[in-house]
Order: sequence, then C-alpha cells, then structure tokens
Amino acid sequence: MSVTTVSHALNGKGTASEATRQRVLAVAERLAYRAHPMARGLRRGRTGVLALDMRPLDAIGSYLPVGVDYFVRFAGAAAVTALDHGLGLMLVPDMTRADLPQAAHGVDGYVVGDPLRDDAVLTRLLDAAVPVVTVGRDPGRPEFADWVGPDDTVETERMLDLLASRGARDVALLAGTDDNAWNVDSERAYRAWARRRSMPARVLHVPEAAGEDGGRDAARRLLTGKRRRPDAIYCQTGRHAAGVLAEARRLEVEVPGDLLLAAGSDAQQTRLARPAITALDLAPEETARAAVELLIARLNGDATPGPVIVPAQLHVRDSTAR
Amino acid sequence: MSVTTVSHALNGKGTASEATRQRVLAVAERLAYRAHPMARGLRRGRTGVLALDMRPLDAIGSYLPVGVDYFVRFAGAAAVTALDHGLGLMLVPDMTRADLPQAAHGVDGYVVGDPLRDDAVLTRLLDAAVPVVTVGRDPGRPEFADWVGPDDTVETERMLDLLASRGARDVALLAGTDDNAWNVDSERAYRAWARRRSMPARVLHVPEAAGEDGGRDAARRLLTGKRRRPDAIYCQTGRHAAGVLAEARRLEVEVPGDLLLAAGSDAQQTRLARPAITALDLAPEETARAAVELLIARLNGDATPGPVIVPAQLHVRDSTAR
DNA sequence: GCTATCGCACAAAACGTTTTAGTAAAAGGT
DNA sequence: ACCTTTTACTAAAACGTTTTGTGCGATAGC
Repeated sequence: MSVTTVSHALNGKGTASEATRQRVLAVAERLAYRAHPMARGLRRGRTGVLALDMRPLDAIGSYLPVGVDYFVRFAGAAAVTALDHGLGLMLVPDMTRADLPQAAHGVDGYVVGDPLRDDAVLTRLLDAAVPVVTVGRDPGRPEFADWVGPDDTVETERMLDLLASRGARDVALLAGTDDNAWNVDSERAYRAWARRRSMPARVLHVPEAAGEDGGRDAARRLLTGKRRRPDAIYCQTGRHAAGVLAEARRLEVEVPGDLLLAAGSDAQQTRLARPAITALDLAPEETARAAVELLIARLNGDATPGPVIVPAQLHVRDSTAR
Repeated sequence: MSVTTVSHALNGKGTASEATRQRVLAVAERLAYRAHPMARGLRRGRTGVLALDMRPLDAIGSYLPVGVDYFVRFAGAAAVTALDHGLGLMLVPDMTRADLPQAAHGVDGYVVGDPLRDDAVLTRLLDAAVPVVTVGRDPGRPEFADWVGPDDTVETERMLDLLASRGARDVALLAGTDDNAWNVDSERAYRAWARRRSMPARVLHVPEAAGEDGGRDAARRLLTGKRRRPDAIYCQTGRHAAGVLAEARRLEVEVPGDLLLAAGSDAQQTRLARPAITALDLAPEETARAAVELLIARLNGDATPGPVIVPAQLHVRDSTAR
C-alpha cells in the first residue's frame, strides 16, 4: 500500500475504496499513528498554532492593562477555543523583541491585545501579511475591522446612566493614560454624556501602571481640592477604583453614602473590596472565544463580519447602592 | 552561491571563508530573511516550542490549585524564559483530551503543573518518551527527579515555627483534597511537627474547588465545635484562608487577637484581606524559570541535577501579629 | 614533480507529509 | 467490439531547510 493511499485515507481526500480506507484507519489506530506536525505543516503551509500577544507579559505583577485575572481568563479561554478547533495557542511575550523565537514566525495567525494608536506590533504583522485579530480597535486605524471587543461608548453610557439613576449629579472620570481605544472611546463617551446633561466634565488621567496608589492620589485631588467634590467617580480600571475607595475611607468620605464609585473593568480588587465596587465585566472568556474564532474564519478565507462586539456585563454592587 | 553555503553561513556550521559568510549575513539582513521554522524543524527534529500544561485551564475561575495570579505569573515568566532561549511556549489546556491539536504532539518538551499521584498526563508523556519537567513531584513516582518546586517540608515547618513564635500552641491545618505532593508533604510535615511538640494534630480537608466558601465552612467547624478552639489555623490555599478570615469575623473571633491565621500560598485574597494574611509566596516566576531551564537542559542532553528546589518567600502580615 | 593535505564551495540526500498527475483495470455506452 | 468514463490505486514532485559527502584548486611535504 502506498503512502499516497494512506494519506488519502486519513484525510478523506482521494478516491479510495471503503475497504482500504477502513483498513488504513484500523492500522493507524492500532499504531497510534499521528502525522508528523511539522512535515504536514511544511507541506500545507499551516502550523496549526495561533499566537497570543498581550502586551508586557514580562512586566506582569507590576503592570497589566486590565488586570491579572482578565489575562488568565482570556488566555485560558483562548487556548481552549483554539483546542476546540484543533489548534494550539502560543504565548508571545513581546513581539517587538528582535530575537523573537523562530516559532513565533511560523504561527498561522495572531491575536493582539489592546493595541495602542498605530500599534507597532500590528504594523509589523500587517506588513508581513500575517492574519491578525485585535482585542479592541486600533484608534489610529479606523479602516482595520478585524477586532473584537465591547462597544465602549455604549458601556460607558450604561454605567453613567446607572450612576445618574442612583442620584449622581456630578460624575468625575478617572481614565488611564494608554492611547488605546478603551481609554479614548470611553472618555469621548463620557464627555458627550456630560454635555447632554449640561454636567461639567472632569477627567483625570492616571497611568495604568500606577495601580492603587495612582487611584489614591487622584482621589485625594478630587475629594480635597478647592473645586466642589464630585458625588460619583467612575474609574476605568478596577485597581484605580480600589485606590480611590481606600483614600475615600481615609478621608472619611462614605461610599456609597457621600460618593458613588464604579469601575470600567472587573477585577479581584473590585469584587473583594468592602464595600464591593460596581464594575463592568468585560467578559474575557467571550471575547477570547470570539477573537480566536474570528481569526480562524479569517484563516479559512471566510467572509469576515467586520468587528465583533462583545457586550460587557454590569455587576451592580454596594459601592453604588442608594 | 549555493543554498548549502548560505545555510552554513547563517548557522556558523561549515567551512566558509569569512568573506562569503559576511556577504551572506549582509544580504540576509537586508532581506529580513528568516529560515522557515517548519522546514528547519522538520530537518532538525525540533519544533522550537515548549508546552505548558497546567491543569484544567477551561475551569479557570472556578478552580485552580494555587490561584489565578499564580498561573499568570508562572505562565508569563515561563513564556519569557522560553523566549530568552529562542523558544516559544504553547498553552495546552487539557492533555487528556483525545482530540489534542496536532501541534501539541510536535512540541519539544512539556512542563506539567502539580501532578497528581501517578499522574495520567505524566504517564502519557513519559510513555511517549517526550521530555517533561513537572512543578512539584509526583507523589506516586519517587524515582522521577525532573521536577522543580519548593521543599514543602521545610516551608511548612518554617510557617509553623513562625506561628509558634507568635504564641500559637494549638495549630490546625486546613489542607486541600488533591492528591499532589504539596498537600501530601505539607500534611506529613505538619503531623511530624505536631508530634515533636506533643501537640495534637488536627487536619481538615477541604476541596480546592470549594474556595472561600470551603474555608468558611471549615472555620465554622473549627471555631464553634465542641473541641477546644485552636489558637491558629494554617490554610494551604489563600482562598481557604480568606474564607476562614471572613467566618472568624462573623463569629467575632479576633484575628490575630484570638486566632492567628496563615496561608501556604500567596494570592490576591491574602494580600487584600483585612487584616492582610501572612502567606508563603511560592515564587512562581522563579519556579517557572527553573522549570523551563531544566527542561531545556534536558533537551540539550545536559546532565540534569535532579530536582531543583526553589525556596518560597515568607510574607509576614497582620494576621499573625502578636 | 608527484602526492597528501587543506580550504572552500556545492550537489544531492534526507526530513515526513500532501498534492498533482498520472496508469492500469473495470464498468458503461453505442 | 471499440471508445469513453469511472474506479482504485500509485509514482513522483513539492514544501524549505540541514547535513553528508564530493570535487577541485591551491598549498605544503618530500
């Protein structure tokens, strides 16, 4: 029996008789035979591996855009989804490094997390004609539609409406400094919302990396400054929110009594804080699944349906109780 | 110029004159040429990819042996270490699945997290003669020496000594139910320590998956049972400890006044709890680095130095203040 | 001046598949 | 009975490297 026949039988490709096909399958099963992945890859031009590049993985602990548990939930779900499609998922810590492992060039496609404006990694991949899907759009690339994520405008409005419905009349925004769609679109939505309600907009920018300390500093400025104290603070990140809460307590500003508090992304900090902090759960599992599936669709040449919007889930907690 | 010469020049293998070598390198640089990873892999028999299998990744959030942030820090550090050696790191959610991606068979070696006794995944890999390193030993395989992790006996004693030095005379142990080395060795160390001090051993087993609720239940039993209330509780997992703390507060048992509390693994729960909980930081980054490097040594045929012991770091916090 | 030795470059084989282009034999149509 | 189509299988090419072995001119040794 020729190798061709075997290959055909195993892949269901050629015109083999049912008898031979079964015979091949039986023997393959018995020998626990598996096609050598690299030989197959070489021929087919496919590795069977996707890459996940969520920024500074080497800086974990000190800095992560949307928190530690977001990453785990995302990476886990992405790996499982890839597995469901017979693919592997490779972690690429830092695409910008020159000495990228050989393997990083051999993957079939990339999922890139939270691109910055005109993101360098994205540029590199697009130039190399590598299929790529991002989580959140690149603010500098409006024409790039292969992204997955929440509709930041809608979600921001939803949260602001909640705060308003709980009595907030003067909401301050505590945003990050990264130039990504999340920050940009959320701030724009906030300003538009404020304008519609003739509410003066007040935005503070705190580096994501500043974490809880950054939140504390910002809270001090907002709560003790000369200007009238806001009756609600909306923080983009959960860690900033936790910092704000700690500082409010220190200043004896009651949450939620004197101040409503909410976060734009859920994290352990928001869940474990007392009072627990109302937050948007950005649905990392859903997002990861959608991203991997969009990427696979792209690989298969399926017509891609532009961006995939994954709705966030609003967890209303004690920090916004009436 | 022949392909042979180019290959030799790029890999520094053959006998090429310095002149040609430089010429090849220059052109390769200009064209941004990179050897096709799969073709290279096919020939060399190496993929350039390592696999990381830390149990049920699909169950993340609901269950993880040592917590969410342990996983991130471990995976991140492992990926970076692999990168430093020019290798990629693939996430394998579940080795026991039959439909494992092709790619999972093509990797050069495996890092397997916290094996259970006579671990099925480990058996499978060893049978297939795939190089593998585990995090923590397999309790059913004393002869298997390619593992990396803490010396659970030493660390347990260190923690118990701390509790004793802070006045504890009756320490209860709250262990997990997974049959892995961490649980097994810690419990054995605890019992030996108790015997040496003529202290009655009291061990409760709570499923890792039970999380904080499991900790609460156990605390209720320990603190309200007929038997004399212990003056210290040592929990293996941070989440159990957080549950114990919450229940103690509910029962108006003061921590650390009436009860000392410590955890065998650090987590956000232990850091964020009030009072913050004394815990062992199992040094995921160090461990990951050591595991990847041991695996690479194995791949290169270096004489492996048996298990690599990575000391934990003891974070003394308010839950064990005098 | 003849033969080893050496330095340099290259042709060809090998890695293990998939795919293309066939070739016989059997079946079908007139 | 002849031509065409279908069926069942296979030889060979291709994928892009690395490695092995070979060739050839130059230098060195005697």
